[in-house]
Amino acid sequence: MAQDRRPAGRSERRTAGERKPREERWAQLLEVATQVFYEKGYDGASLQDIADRLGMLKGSLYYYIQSKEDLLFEVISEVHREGFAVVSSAAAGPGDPLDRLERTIRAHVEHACRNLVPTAVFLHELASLPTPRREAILGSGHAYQGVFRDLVAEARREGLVRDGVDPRVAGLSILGSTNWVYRWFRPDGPSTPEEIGVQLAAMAVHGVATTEALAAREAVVGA
Amino acid sequence: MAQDRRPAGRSERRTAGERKPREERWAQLLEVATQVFYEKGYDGASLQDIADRLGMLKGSLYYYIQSKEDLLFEVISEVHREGFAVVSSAAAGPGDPLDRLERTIRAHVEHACRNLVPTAVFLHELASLPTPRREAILGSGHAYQGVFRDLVAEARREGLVRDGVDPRVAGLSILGSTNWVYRWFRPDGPSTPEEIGVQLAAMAVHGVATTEALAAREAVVGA
DNA sequence: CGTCACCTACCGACCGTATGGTGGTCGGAT
DNA sequence: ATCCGACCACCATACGGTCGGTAGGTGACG
Repeated sequence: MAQDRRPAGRSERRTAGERKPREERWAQLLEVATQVFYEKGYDGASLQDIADRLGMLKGSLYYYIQSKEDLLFEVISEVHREGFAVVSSAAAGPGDPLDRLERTIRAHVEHACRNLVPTAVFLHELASLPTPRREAILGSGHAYQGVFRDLVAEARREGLVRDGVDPRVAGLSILGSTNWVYRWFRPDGPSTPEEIGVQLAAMAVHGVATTEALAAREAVVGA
Repeated sequence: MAQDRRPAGRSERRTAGERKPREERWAQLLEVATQVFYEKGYDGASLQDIADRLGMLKGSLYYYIQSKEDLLFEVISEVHREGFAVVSSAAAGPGDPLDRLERTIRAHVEHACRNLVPTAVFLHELASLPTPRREAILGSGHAYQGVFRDLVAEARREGLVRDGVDPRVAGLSILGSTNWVYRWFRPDGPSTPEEIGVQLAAMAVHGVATTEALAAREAVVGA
């Protein structure tokens, strides 16, 4: 478990062991855990890895947590809360449903790009949580995907969306194209988060809207 | 490792041990491994799990494989080969670029829905392979995403796609919305693979095409 | 002003278990 | 007589988790 097995020099402390106040360490722990889960996956990550990066011993982690799973829960919980807040506040703002959809997608994408690592952990390791805790985070109604579906449905009721577009499938399509960014976005890549947000939002809106609704939007922009 | 620790009754063989020809067992092994990787993830799955479902002992697996990682490689390799064949043959067919894009998306979605479990393993566990083997599968050009990007780019050159649409981002958007189905499609759900394919393809085409190109398509369908 | 109790943040040794992997063996079909 | 397909016993290692310490700080009390 430790390969440098010191011969128990009782009166010698670990050099790396900085003593920090609880709150600060807790934040650091969450950050490190997120990074390690990102790099190795939940099952592949060991508490040893995490402790090492904190300059701690594995056992000391249990001063802060009850179990490894708790740690994942905490990490994912935080990411989801934040992301959901961003999306649902964007969706709740002013404008017609298509405007709001466009703005929500942009907000979602930008947020995901700027929080790549936590987002990736959320999307990738959510399945590693046992069902009850997973649903405690998502809400049993899968609130996240509901936002997009509802926006499309509302737009459809106002005649802004083509017949034959199923709001549920459309919402999932949008969620797919936007969530996928965590797989390919690179901060040093050719596109900024804003550019990507604009592109994906435009494609989504064009994807569902009627020709008339699109023409009306053009007219407003042009004015 | 085994909780029913038989007291080493030397002359008693395991009853479950069906003896099967190599090829048949190998196929079975791939199938079972895929299923187990799907349920528990690569790191979470143990060779014990897999052996149990085959009615074998863990050690006996090594008659077929060299290592656990080999098994994942084999599984993922096969899925990718098949999926890529489907997609690239659909993309190569007749028609203008938008027709081909539409057909390719439908083919991709239908194939993913009908091969949910292998597809999920491919998308979820690809990252568990070490870089060289991963690239051996994808091809260093990420051929899969290239198909969609190239179709969009070709359509753009023919003026069928709106200005301002970046083929790269558009391709990734399409790949995202279509790959995402592995997360929500259920065979007993409200939509068939065909319906979903049609929907996603329609949204993608409308998402990138010019109004004129769309009108032209309508005219053809109406004729 | 000292000292004594008490808390915090962490150490370090250890446990039980499961894992990936090895190697020798052996019955049965060809 | 051979070889295939599988058994079985067995490593070494690494993991999540537990537990009894313990140095440094804080504050109350004499």
